[in-house]
Amino acid sequence: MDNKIKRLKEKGIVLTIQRMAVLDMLHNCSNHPTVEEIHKKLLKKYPTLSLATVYNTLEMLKQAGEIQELNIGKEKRFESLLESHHHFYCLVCERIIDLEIACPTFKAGEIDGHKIESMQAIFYGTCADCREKGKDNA
Amino acid sequence: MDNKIKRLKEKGIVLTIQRMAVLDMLHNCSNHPTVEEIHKKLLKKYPTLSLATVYNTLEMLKQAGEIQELNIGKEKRFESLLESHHHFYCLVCERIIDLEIACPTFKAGEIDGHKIESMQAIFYGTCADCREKGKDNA
DNA sequence: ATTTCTGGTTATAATGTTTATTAGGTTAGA
DNA sequence: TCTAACCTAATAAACATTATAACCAGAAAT
Repeated sequence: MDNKIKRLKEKGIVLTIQRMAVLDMLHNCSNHPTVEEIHKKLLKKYPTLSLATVYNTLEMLKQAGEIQELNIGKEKRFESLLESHHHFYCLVCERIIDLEIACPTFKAGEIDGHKIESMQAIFYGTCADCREKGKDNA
Repeated sequence: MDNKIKRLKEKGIVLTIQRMAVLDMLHNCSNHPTVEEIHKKLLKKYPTLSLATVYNTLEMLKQAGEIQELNIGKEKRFESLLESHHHFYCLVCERIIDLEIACPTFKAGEIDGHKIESMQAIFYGTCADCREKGKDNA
């Protein structure tokens, strides 16, 4: 927890209350909230927090490598970056589920001469819960 | 080429000039154009083509499984669906490069009980050209 | 051939997300 | 304390996308 702060300070990033709030919220969050959801939730504790600040902070934390941005639906979603993992998007219930799988191409660090720095894989289909309930998409 | 038409007709989709134009354009297109780019290019040949029609047509073709939507930058991008492949996004020159790799998880068709219908993997990094030119992002 | 109906296209308005701007406030260092 | 740099808040603006309504074309039926 404090190594996050240390890392950011080393990058010359000023740690304001607003930034810490966003970072903490994402860290204690198991789902993948949109910007609007993050803002709405933090407003309860910090009623003056501006939406623009949330956007700025998320962009900065992303640049600093502390959080990850997901391009799944129309709205961008964010999550704290723990370790490399991927996502399953259920076409039925629209949930996003974390997947603990490894990609051999990513591990190689390179493909066709292109240097890989990060990757993001999204699987689409019907999640186990929806299959059980017979809501199969087929 | 005519099997595309046949497939769409079998799905009960009316093949208008506008829809054919979008489909043909994507088929003869090696890059991954945005909606705006598709519209602008087709306007040269069909000056009255509406942007809304392009949106509608792309959505329909996507539903019909004839084209694929990419969520890479801010704007959605589209490409004709040839075979399953993935993408490399160069953080330096912002190009999108097709990758001919296979994902073992996708091949399995299932992960953690979730049924996989499609997937999309995006690798981020520095492409071979930019590495050669010394524009490495590091 | 004319009418009617269905569905597509166009043009435009509306929505919603994201970015830019500006003014004011806060922090860190001299 | 003073200053400079930076952050925040509020608002406006830009941009992509969707919804709406009027118009039009082609097919089916009379």
